[in-house]
Amino acid sequence: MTESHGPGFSLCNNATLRRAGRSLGRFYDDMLAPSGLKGTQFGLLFQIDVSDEPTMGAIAEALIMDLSALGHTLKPLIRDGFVETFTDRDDRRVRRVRLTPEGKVKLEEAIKLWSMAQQRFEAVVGKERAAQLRAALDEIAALDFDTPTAAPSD
Amino acid sequence: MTESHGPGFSLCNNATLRRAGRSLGRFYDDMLAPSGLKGTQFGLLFQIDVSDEPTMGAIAEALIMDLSALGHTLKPLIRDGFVETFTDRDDRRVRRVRLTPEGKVKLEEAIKLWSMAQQRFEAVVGKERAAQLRAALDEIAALDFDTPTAAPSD
DNA sequence: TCCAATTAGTGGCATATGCCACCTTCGCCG
DNA sequence: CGGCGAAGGTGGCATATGCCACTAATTGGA
Repeated sequence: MTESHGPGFSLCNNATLRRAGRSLGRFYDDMLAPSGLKGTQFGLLFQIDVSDEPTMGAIAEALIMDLSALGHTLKPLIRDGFVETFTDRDDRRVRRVRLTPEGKVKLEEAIKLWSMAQQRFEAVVGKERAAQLRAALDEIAALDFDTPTAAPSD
Repeated sequence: MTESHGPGFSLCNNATLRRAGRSLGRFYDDMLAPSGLKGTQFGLLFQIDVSDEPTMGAIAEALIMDLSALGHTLKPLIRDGFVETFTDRDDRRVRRVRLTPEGKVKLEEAIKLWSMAQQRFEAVVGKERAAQLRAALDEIAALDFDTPTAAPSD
């Protein structure tokens, strides 16, 4: 098996994960399309909704996402009026985020579509397997290789 | 526990996958950094290398990636002289891709770094589990929900 | 109290991806 | 053999993400 890299075969954990991500992402994007939201945007709105006026940093941490990337991703949602930010009362450095009323409506709408996607996915993969897979992915996401590329002497 | 969405908890298969992808992507990117390549670029060079002067479409299909996205992603690699494209002899519509000598050298270099990343990853996750996970992800990537959003009466 | 180090975000730049519109080439058919 | 629809890419536009440099606000000392 020195080679024979069949269609979409790779030993690279990262490449395999990204590949699956593109594939699944398209599916969720397609299913959410009627709402006008992308899968990532849906996920972001959801995360904001289940949190209590979270700070940018808190969201970024929860989603394991770069803070600036979060800022960028948030922009279209703010522009479209689904989300708004405001300065924290006690610490003026901090900006908190919340859904606007329209954002809540949009999220409700999207959740219906998302549920269908979930159902279809789990109908094929199996509820059990899906849960196991999510658990495995959460575990991987939580791993902390501190990338001592050179020599982490201390 | 109707809620209590702990840090990074989500029932959404897509969100969980993306989240893990960001996390793992950073790890691989960090490990590959000395080569100047990103994880995606490495994966792309690798795919091209193991194929025989593949067509754009073939690569896109193998990576389950949009053809135009592939074209965009290829640009920096072409610009940096690691990859080159050429028109197919028999079908002038088709463009094939191959690594340049510098591209091959760069890939060799990157493979060393990648191997370390793989090793570290599998040292933590386990070789077995990693393989199982890749298999599961490949399976998901291969799924074909044809997105009958409305009603696939037939 | 005032400055240094830290913390939280923002903006710029670059890559990663997708969709859609458009252009070329091919292959097929009358 | 001329035109039409299909196949294969490219370019434009928009979002997704990351890193780095920089700004603003806090916090801890001296």
